[in-house]
Amino acid sequence: MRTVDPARHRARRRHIVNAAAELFAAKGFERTTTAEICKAAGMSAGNLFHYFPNKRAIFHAVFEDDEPEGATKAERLAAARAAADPWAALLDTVDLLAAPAAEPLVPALVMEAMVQAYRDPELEALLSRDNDEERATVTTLLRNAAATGRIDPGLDPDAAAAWVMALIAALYTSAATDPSFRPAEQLPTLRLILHRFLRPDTAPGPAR
Amino acid sequence: MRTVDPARHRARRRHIVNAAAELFAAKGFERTTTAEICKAAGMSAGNLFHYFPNKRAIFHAVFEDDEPEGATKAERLAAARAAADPWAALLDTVDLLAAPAAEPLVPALVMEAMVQAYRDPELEALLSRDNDEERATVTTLLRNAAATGRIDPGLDPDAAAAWVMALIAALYTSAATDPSFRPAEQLPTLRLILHRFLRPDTAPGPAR
DNA sequence: GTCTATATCACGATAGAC
DNA sequence: GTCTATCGTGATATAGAC
Repeated sequence: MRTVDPARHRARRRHIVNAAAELFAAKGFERTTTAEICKAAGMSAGNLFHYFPNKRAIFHAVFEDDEPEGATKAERLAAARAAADPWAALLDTVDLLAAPAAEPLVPALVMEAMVQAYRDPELEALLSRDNDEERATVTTLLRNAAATGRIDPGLDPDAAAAWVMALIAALYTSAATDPSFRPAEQLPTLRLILHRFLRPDTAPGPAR
Repeated sequence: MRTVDPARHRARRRHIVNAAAELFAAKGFERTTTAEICKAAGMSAGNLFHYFPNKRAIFHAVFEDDEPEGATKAERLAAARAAADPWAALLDTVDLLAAPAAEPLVPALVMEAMVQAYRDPELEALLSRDNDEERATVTTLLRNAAATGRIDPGLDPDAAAAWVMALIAALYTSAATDPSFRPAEQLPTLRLILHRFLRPDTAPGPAR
């Protein structure tokens, strides 16, 4: 009896997911039809549904299948949490989290995922898992940096971390809604905002 | 012959729009059916389509019908542009643009509008019209404030305005995606970030 | 093939205009 | 008081997705 080749199976799934991701980014989840995905992936509906039970599962896979090889994001976050210089690690982490915003399809897909997560608890859990780890890492780094006097000790680490995450998210939403907004070019400004927001006043100036 | 009562017609449209807005916020545009809107508005399909040609027109109306009476947003923006103190006017404008984020349905509706605008040029034009005026106002205020030395002259007004708008937008996206995020409570932090980002260094501190 | 959603249609009731 | 456009209903043709 013929057995399934796991590697081939995974490659086939990725092929479908890549084709679908382009459509989801351009047209959104609901307006993308399974027929279009089949056509883009070059296969029949019967074959497509052999790899995924339904359309939603394909959409979920867009956000889970990423980066299985090489240094995973989770590992890099863990390394950042253990870094000797928390401020430098924070900047590295921001770069890490901001980098995908420069990829062509990602901002639109992220926007679509955010609205879909609203009514899809399974997707919500999937995204929260990632997001919670990211925010926890930022919170840890802020707390460590505050302990060494590298950021404003008056800031609440949890609240500040939420805003750091919001600023990174703004990179994605701006890229998705404003065609003239180039995330890669805006990264220095993002760093400047974070720097001025988080760093303690080095010398209090005159009033006003 | 019987004539149409414009006031009654407008009130009826608003009734439909209010019922539909709740559904659009909770379920999104595509997953909200016209039958549900009919039920929520307490009328038949035939009647509903007397007031709107199609479902999309109802969605558009959610974002145009607002605030016909009283001091309109456009007037308040124009007043801000002409204000004597551009920095104070900027803070007022930020409050004005951020305020709706505290209303229960608005963040979800804004998110939905952003993704729909992607493939609906008419909605895109509608939202851009508002957004362009807002950003232009912020740009003007930044330029005026820079001329009077109230903000960092090293910042490009256009780029800085884009980030001010992005920070305000972050209030909406955070509220929509994170249930623990309360826009009203986060407004002081938003002001703090803007303050530190935009204000000129009053006294350069030691390196590092 | 089955199912679901949109939008239309035919028709009834009503409320001014004259 | 009659007439006619408006307001409103419910059933269904039509299209399209899974």
